[in-house]
Amino acid sequence: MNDRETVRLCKALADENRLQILHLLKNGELCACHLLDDLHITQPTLSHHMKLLCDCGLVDNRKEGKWMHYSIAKDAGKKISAIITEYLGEE
Amino acid sequence: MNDRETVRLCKALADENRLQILHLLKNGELCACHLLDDLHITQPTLSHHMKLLCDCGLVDNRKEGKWMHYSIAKDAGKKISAIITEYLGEE
DNA sequence: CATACAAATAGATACTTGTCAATGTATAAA
DNA sequence: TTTATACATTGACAAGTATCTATTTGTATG
Repeated sequence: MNDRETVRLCKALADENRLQILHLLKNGELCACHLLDDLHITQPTLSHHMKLLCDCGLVDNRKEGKWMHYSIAKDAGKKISAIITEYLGEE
Repeated sequence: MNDRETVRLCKALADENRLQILHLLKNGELCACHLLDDLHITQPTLSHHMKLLCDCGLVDNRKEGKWMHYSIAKDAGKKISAIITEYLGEE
């Protein structure tokens, strides 16, 4: 992962609503409308956030009929661990 | 670390210059003027970036005479690991 | 004290981003 | 096919941020 991709990933994490979205997804897949119920934002804003989270590789999506299901990407943790190794040194 | 602090930490990581600064500090303490040599930014801009990195707890500073020395905080890696645990779940 | 050097602060500006209302697109059901 | 539902896209705007120049503050030295 180069600097630019790392920046994109960190920017994706740098928002309270997106952190809350990740926290909600932590226990498993959820559809957009369910996420929307738990957040105080409008549907277009959620759509915007989900795009950022998916684009940086933190979240996977799966379309099923009208519903869009989101889940934390399997290697999301590894991506962040790599940042520690690359920019902070091993602990 | 609450959401707001996490956001601040991630914002600090979400900039190419600051990533490069961390990379430079990875091998040990450096003074501001040395960092400045390796970056294509002005002194006030570096000062701004260092303030952000210190405020979020990723970087420590130590003043010695006229010089300001910076180093990666001992628990910087732990702070980021905690984000993985909190928002992405254990791997 | 006067000068030089290192870093911080102030103020300005261009750019980015989070948000919403309005609209578009896709899918399912009646 | 018409209607309803779920989500994406567009366009606009306010707030935030990265950067610079100019200035100020702090510290050492002649």
